[in-house]
Amino acid sequence: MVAGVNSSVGNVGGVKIATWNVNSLRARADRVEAWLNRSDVDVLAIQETKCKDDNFPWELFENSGFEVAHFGLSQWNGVAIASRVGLDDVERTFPGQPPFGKPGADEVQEARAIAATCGGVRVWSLYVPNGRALDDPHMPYKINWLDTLRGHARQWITDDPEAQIALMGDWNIAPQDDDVWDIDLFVDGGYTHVSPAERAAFQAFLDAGFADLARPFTPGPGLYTYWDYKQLRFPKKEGMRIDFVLGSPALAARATDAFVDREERKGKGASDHAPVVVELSGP
DNA sequence: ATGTCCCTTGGTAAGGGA
Repeated sequence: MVAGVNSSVGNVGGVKIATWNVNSLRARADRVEAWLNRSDVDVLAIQETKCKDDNFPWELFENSGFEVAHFGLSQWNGVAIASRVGLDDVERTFPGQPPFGKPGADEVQEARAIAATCGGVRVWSLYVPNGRALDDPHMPYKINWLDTLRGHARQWITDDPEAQIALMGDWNIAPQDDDVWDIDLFVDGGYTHVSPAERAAFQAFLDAGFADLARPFTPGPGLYTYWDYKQLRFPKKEGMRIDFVLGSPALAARATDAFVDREERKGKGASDHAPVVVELSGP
């Protein structure tokens, strides 16, 4: 599906890209529209739309001058890409994307990955499986899902070292100890997001040649992208850095600035995630 | 400072997911 394009706006010579887990696009519609209209982003990768196409708020994007592509199969998950610099070659799921399955039940494909070419950048909006618990069947699903994606990602830049690729979304992994507010609590408590297997799955993307485009401009400690609704995590500054923009080598060379829009986590009706914005110079 | 919040359903409270 495609909405209107506003070619009179844009970041001259460069592109501003962002990722944001909105935790229901319908519940967040007013905030998302307001943010699109004030953030000056050219491309927004959205996770957790929590809807199907038939109740997706297409008008929101049209009103804001964005084209949008959506992949939603149920009330869970759901990913989208909005762009005002073109939206071509839309792809839903990556090749061989593992479905979730457990013994005795049918396998289920989930709406966790969508891609489009926007302003010359191959953009992926990714909602990595949560994992739920270290001993839950969703944990090997999470690792396998990431391993499969990473295999493709490495091949893409092997085949074309100049490829402009952004893998962005909610990775549901805190790669470094400073990416959570209390690493001892997480490790001693056997929490997900910080286990060696999860961190290895994330590190494999870096080893393959992708780079975290935001971290150099958003140093920790205490720099987070997500704060649980429960237990006053946001006002207590107890968050997690789990949303990332990973860039291919050619894209990483263009990153000039980045920030986490922490203001968007404030106030009534906020998502539990904040947008992560990366500015790219012209190619 | 939201001491959760969002989704759905033969619903109007309860279960599931994060």
